[in-house]
Amino acid sequence: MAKDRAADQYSLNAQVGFNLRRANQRHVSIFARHVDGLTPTQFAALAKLHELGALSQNKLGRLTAMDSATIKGVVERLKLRGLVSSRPDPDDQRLRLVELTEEGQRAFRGSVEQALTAREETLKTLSAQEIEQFEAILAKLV
Amino acid sequence: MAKDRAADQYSLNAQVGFNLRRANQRHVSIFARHVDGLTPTQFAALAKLHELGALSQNKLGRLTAMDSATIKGVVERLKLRGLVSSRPDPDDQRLRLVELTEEGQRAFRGSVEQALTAREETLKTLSAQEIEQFEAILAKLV
DNA sequence: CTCAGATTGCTCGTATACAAGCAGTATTGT
DNA sequence: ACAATACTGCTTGTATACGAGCAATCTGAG
Repeated sequence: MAKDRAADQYSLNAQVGFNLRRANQRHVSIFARHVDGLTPTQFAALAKLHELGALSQNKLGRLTAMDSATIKGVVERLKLRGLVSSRPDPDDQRLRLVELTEEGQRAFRGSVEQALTAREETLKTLSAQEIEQFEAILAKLV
Repeated sequence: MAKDRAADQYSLNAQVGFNLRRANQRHVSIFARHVDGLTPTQFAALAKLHELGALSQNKLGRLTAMDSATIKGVVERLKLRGLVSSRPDPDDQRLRLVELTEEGQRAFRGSVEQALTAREETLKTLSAQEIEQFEAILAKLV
């Protein structure tokens, strides 16, 4: 049966999906070692708020690729630590605008360099050309 | 201050780590649409057991890139559904050997084709050459 | 033989991640 | 003005994912 042949030849370690997951795991782990106190998602939220200013919670989630349940937890934890604050939008009663606090600004600025170092360590086994290819391919995939 | 310049120029969407996370999210979502009833990690566990036969739980975890807390939950759920079984290792009382049941064999064989379809959809925006590059780069990264 | 060190599987705590579904609010077409 | 639609933030349930630390077991050095 053809299905059995496909099954018997299947090699997990050659699968793109499996290696994509492992590459991501590795990067998250490297990020945690270099950036103290911020997970990649928390850092992403701070980065977007730094870039664009006050945003509604759901919009922040969309811009950082988190659904509403996920971004809620992330914002909650950042608020607990005083890195972001939120207030009602005067023009739309459904929205709560989330923005960086002074301390959140400082935390982000102090972490950017560490995040860039984490990026370098993640990519250190690749040549400059491979890094370029990788970035281009990832941009096509997302 | 140089730090502020780095912070102000930081663009989240150009970051490898961010796009790696998004690419993985996208693949997981495509996988879920095509492979019914199995998550990528559950499928990975079945694939390794199909490839290598009975394995201890921790060893299965290492081979599928899951730590002991994670693989425990995955094996538990697969056992609940009758896809794997476990028994004590006669030679080492610390170990519990995990292996595919008949039903687990069938589930894996029935899913391989779907998993390959998911892979194709994930990569469909790439040329053959880019897929080759991508696989080679991922192999270097993990 | 024995004990120090390693390994196994476990628990707990924390943090993503998504599906599904909720009530409240806003917008749009008629 | 109003009904249909869409969007906001929320909850619940399920599934990874990792660090830390535990008792039981095994192994190897002396």
